[in-house]
Amino acid sequence: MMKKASKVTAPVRSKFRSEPRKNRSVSVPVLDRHEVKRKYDPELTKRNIIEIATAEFAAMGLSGARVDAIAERTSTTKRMLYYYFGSKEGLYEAVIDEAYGKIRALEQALRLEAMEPREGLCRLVEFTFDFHDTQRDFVQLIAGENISGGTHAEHLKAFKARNSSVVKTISNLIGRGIAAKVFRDDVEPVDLHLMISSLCFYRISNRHTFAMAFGRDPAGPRLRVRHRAMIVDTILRFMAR
Amino acid sequence: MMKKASKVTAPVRSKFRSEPRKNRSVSVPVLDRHEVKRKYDPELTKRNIIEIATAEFAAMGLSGARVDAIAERTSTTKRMLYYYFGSKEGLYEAVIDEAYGKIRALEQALRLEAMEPREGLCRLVEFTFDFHDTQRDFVQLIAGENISGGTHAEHLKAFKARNSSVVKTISNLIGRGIAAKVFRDDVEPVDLHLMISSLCFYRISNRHTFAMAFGRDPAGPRLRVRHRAMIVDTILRFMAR
Amino acid sequence: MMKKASKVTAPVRSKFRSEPRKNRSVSVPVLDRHEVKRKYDPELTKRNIIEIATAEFAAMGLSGARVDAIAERTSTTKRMLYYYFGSKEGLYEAVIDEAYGKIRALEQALRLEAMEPREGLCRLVEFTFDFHDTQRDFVQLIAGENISGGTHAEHLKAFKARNSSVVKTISNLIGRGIAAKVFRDDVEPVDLHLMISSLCFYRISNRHTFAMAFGRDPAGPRLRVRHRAMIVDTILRFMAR
Amino acid sequence: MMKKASKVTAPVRSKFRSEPRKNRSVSVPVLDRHEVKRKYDPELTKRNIIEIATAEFAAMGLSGARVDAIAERTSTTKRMLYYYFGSKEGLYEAVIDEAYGKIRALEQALRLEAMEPREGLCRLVEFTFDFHDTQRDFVQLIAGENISGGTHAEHLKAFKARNSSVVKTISNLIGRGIAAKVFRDDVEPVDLHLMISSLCFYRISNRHTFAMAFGRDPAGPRLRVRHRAMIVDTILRFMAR
DNA sequence: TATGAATGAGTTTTCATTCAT
DNA sequence: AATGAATGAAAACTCATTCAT
Repeated sequence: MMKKASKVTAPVRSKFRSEPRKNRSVSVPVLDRHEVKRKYDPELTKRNIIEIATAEFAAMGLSGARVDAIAERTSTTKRMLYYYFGSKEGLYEAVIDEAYGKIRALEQALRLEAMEPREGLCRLVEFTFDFHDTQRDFVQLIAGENISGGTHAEHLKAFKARNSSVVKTISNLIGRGIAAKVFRDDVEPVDLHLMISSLCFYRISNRHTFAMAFGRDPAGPRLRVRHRAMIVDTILRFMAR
Repeated sequence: MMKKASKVTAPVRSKFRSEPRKNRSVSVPVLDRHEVKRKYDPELTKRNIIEIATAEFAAMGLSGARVDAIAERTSTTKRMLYYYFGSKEGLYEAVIDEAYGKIRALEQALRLEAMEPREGLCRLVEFTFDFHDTQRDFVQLIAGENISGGTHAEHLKAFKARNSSVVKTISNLIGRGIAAKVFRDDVEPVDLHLMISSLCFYRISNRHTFAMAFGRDPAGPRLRVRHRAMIVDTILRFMAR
Repeated sequence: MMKKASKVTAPVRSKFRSEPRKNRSVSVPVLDRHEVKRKYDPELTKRNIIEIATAEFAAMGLSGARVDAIAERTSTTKRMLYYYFGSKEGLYEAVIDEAYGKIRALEQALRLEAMEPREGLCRLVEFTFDFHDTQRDFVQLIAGENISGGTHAEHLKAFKARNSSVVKTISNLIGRGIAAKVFRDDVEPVDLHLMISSLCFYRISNRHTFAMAFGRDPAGPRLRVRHRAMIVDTILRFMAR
Repeated sequence: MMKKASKVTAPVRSKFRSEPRKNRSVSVPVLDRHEVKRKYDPELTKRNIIEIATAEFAAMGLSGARVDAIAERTSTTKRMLYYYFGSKEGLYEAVIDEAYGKIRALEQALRLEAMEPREGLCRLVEFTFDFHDTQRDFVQLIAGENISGGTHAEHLKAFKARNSSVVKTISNLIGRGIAAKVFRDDVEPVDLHLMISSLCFYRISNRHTFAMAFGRDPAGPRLRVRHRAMIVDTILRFMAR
């Protein structure tokens, strides 16, 4: 979340006031970054808003989230939120976009093509497991977006492009696995992805009702190791010839 | 769901009648009742409200749902909704309760204890698949409740008791399967339930973003048969010795 | 409104059911009366409603009181409340009427005309003090009625008649006191009554804010004896020549 | 009500406007302020709301008052009422707080410590009489709050501190009076305050039922002078050695 | 660029009262 | 005479968004 910040180089000038630009190297705790702090830093402000909004939307859903609540926890004001994102929905879409952006980068870095098929598949499942286990806001966000009927994700141009990469990766793994006679040949890449996602997503997304119903939090730390192994096992058994 | 008493054949007789003649032959699917429609029928009113509310809450989430919208589509007024359920949240909880009640009741009716272990497990997975595939309101409802942190399910005293039945059923299946040497012996019932649920739930709950990302609706009719078999296969392979 | 009911003699017969009239002499705790208990006893029902309503109106005021709350604590239902008293306001007026009725009877019983003037005045103050101290519902009811602008007391025909008796009593006391040269002769009876009432009423009616402001409940048991003496003293000093 | 801010000496210069000249000589009765009316003046808005609300709550009590009715007579909208006070109850508490603030502030301004004890006590009684006689909203407000059980005054943190001043003032008077051998020494300050309040409060608070019962309005202009003298007399006689 | 105040339209909830049995 | 269900009108409260400074 919150990469880039790109061109912080050009000094942002207020139209009417000439601010003595303070280049004090102040650490910005929340962002965990070391940048120059200017009086008005649009990029910083935007990132700050998105970060807070991510938490709120994840926790409350689109309709449950409160613009006031977000603004309050931000370092700016509600006005700025509208200034930058236009509306509550605009902000929400920015949040969704940001969230999907993060997983993409990480997935790419795995370099599964270089691995032996079974090992690659194993790694992919583990990564997916760990990502969902760690990025709970992401999980909740997607869950919420689906309740909204996915209408906002639709607006994001980058959305589709981003996801094709996973299918390609899986396709490559399966293809090599079939060739090596270690994988069955009747499974479609998208379906395999669906199964992996299902197993990694549900235990986080539905942890509350599940925990309540069965007295055991499936996303709690105690079960993580076992579940991780179990899910890897399930997928490998499923793909075995 | 619940389309109500339809054709009232017998004339409605008032004050002094000895017994409301039961129209036994009219099957009232959801309501499972065989009575003439009376003007004052609290049970009917309540069920009608819950039915409509289920759809609204499923589609919009707790905060997105509108009490007015529910009341409007009901055969009563908004006031009655408060009369019976106290508040929007009260109604929401009744809806959740009802939804869980339904799946567990149907599960019980499968009589899996009477089946051979593998066949029983197969049936359970198929039932779970079909239930989620059919009762999409249920899926959305649970997804939404988890976004709310499961706080409302928590209020339902019967919640835990209600759900314990599945675990018992699965436990019985596994036990017999181990004895018959057809199942592995290192899987916990709750974990098996988690996996089945994951696979059946996600393809419905996340269908929108999944369809968007991969151009293929995992909950569409075209994939249903294949996915059903695939999930059964996955679980059976997982449990095989 | 609606006191008396007089003829409770004729057995109340339900039109459709033949009740074996039970003439068991059951003691009716709340009413402190020993009457035959019939299945339907309008007088009893009415008294029960008034009793409960008195507490509610005293505690909440006219607008703050809830018809539902009253009905709930009654041994009958809301419908009966309307049956007997017509409306919330009708019930309220019945309650006010009842409350004033009580104090009248007690005052008359004092027979102050027979006492020596100073002693009589002393007794009157003590009685007034004790009455207010004991009948807090009465005090709250009057306080509330004044907030409503006294519009309901206005409707009660008995209202004015009842109160003239106090003035006569005080007039008689003062007259005899002047003749005996123990009271000053420039105080009007109504004014003396006003002062006595003020001192006895306020410590009850305003006890909450007073206690809060000064950390001392003026209506609490610890101060009662002292305040009683103090008020008697004040009035006697005031009337002394 | 609500002094403060009064005359802004240094000319406030708006960037773009030269300043609408201040009509200092225009008295704004209720607000007691002599400033230009700015579009955004939170203090003004708040005071305006409190002023209107005071009248409504006094006349109708907490539950009888209508938020809409208050908002309508305000120069703002209902929304602002919630913006500043959070809820009907919040506004009510602000009103109570304000009301108590006023009487205690005026009391302080009397500078009774500088007077001869008997004269001081006389002045205090006269002031208390006049305040209650004039500020009938205050009286009704307190009466109503007591019917509510004083629960809202309880929430006001400043409540107790605010009221302690009277007791100190009275204590000082009594102390000096005892030293000067003009007052008896067995009366507690709080009790004296209770008596003064009783006599000044009741004739206003209970004027409706009293007038109804005795055909004479104790708060009417005809009796004011006599009652004022009578109450002063009562208190002085009470405190005499 | 930034900010607290302001707003209108909508949403939930309450309440006295009446109806059907 | 008694009861629980039903109701419309009104009340309290909320929320995304815009305005004035």
